[in-house]
Amino acid sequence: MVVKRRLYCGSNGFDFSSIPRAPRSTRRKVSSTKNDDDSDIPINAIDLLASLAGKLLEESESSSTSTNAFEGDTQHHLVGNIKQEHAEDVKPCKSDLGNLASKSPTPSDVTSETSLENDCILEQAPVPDCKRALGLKPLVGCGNKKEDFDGITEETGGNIVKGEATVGSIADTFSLKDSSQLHVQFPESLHLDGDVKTPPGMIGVSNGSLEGYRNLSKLVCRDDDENYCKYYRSSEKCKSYRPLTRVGHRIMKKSMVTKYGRAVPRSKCFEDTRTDGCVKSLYRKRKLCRGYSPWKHETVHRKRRLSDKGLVVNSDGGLSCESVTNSPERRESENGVFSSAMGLHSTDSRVKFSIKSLRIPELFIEVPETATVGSLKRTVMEAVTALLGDGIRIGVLVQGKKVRDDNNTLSQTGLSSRENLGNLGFTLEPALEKLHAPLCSEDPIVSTPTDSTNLSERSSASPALDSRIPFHLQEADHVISSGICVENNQELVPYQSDVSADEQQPSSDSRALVPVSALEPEALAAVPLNEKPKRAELSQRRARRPFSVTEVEALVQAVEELGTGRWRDVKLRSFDNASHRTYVDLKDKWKTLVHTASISPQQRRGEPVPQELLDRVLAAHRCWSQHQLKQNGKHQAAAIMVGPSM
DNA sequence: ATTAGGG
DNA sequence: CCCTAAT
Repeated sequence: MVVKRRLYCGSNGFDFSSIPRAPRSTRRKVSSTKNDDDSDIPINAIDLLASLAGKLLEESESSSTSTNAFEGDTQHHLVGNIKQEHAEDVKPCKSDLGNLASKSPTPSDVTSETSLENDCILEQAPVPDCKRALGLKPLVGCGNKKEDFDGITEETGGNIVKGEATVGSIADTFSLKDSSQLHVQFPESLHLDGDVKTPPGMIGVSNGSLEGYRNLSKLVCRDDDENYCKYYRSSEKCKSYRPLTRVGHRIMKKSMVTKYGRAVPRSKCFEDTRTDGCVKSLYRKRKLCRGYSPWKHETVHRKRRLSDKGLVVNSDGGLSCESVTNSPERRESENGVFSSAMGLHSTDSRVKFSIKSLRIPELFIEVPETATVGSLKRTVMEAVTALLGDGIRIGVLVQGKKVRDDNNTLSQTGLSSRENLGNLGFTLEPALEKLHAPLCSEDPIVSTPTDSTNLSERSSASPALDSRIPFHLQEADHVISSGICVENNQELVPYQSDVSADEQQPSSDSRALVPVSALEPEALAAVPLNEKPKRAELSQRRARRPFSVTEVEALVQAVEELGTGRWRDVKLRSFDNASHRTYVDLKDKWKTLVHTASISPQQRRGEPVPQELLDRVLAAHRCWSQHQLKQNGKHQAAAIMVGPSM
């Protein structure tokens, strides 16, 4: 029997939902969907292998599963009694809460509950006064400052920069929303005389600017080709026992199932396999396109994907360092999926230049031959946006050399005179740096996954390693999964306009799908990162928006006061103005904060969170989980007492 | 719609 | 940040 909530507060309509419920840990957890997998019995040797591989993977992935002490017990009893308990839970703490309520009535508390009687207000507040226990000091000035929460980079409309410009500021200037039409202006540094000292090793190539640069490129590429060949050979080996098509699909399915240890609805996948070649479901789930997950350092484990029907397309990797030309008209066609060309000119006191396009770093795409051109487009789109969403940086190249010191002025970097402007280039790089050598050349490249041997086996064991692989799939067979791959790239006609047809022409010849050759700058510009219509179709992943320290502070404070089970309140209270932060985000952030706080500082990454905050996180976490524990005890006790009799 | 938890 | 189950 469920007691009506309202009974406890008379008829004033107080909502007890604001009181933390029994933690989920006491609720029975459904053991995922493993059964599905188990029922999947292999029917032949190949399948057996695939299945075995899948199993192994699953095991390795789920080996760390822990069991909650409270799991699987009295859920059913609780259902009927939890609510009844709220009244009791709360009362013992009234005295404490008196302090709390009077000390710092939260906005939400007050505004939403003002009309309530005192009792209700008190009961609505969190039970223990963790605030006091934590020695809280009210924070001034943190919280709902909208400026703090609005992503500056993303909101920046124009890309005009004025004032003192350093190399770093150039890079920061770019918003990738419209990367193809960036117009940047920089004041030319004062030292135009040329007596500016150039940091050693920073710029430096001879005057044959592009010459030196190209040589470098070729070198890199050659190296890359060699690597490639290695993989290619092994691909031949694979061919000998390459499974049949049907099996290929099966393997695909398997990989989907094991990615998160969660079963993708089989029927659905199968349907998609037959129609859209799994592309739809795969990319809807974003399983193939994502090489890693920045939140969990996940690595794509798909060792057994040997889909012979798959067409692998990848642009050359890494850094685009398109030669800069002074003629904006010159548009170079590239082998890569995206090309970059840049026009540049200088006038008066400023350095003005426009970037026609930027080449996007490594991109791995796989679609079956049966995929439509449309789906390929969508796939590429998905890949690109995922890449951008995962964070990308701008690199600055002068005479083909990367400028690392962000604090140098342009003139110090060698960009003070007109002649030198022609040597300026930009690159897009994965935010998490991985690629060491710039890969850029006029020649088609198939970039190889770096050291596929160390990767992907133990993603959790070596997160630092894995997470650095930004976007490519870290398997050799991703590269070689079709010898086609090479050929495609090699034969890439730079400018293949006939690919532009939107029609759904299932081409039997994979070469007809030749990797995009030229998504022209316009095409790239047309890629509507903000447009919803297409976005809905693609089920875009939200852009990653790291929490600022200010936000963290606000979050910490809110949790300290409200506890860890009231994310909606936390949101309302401290992030009401941050529309991009959902309560789930806050909860997730708290989760990571707790994790961050409990690991050594050396292992932390990203914007460092002040230790003081992390300490508070830990303290609050302890306090509230302890509180939760007590609650559990009560609930269980109550369940035992009331449950059997009912 | 919220919350909890796993990926 | 995503997804799902359970409320």
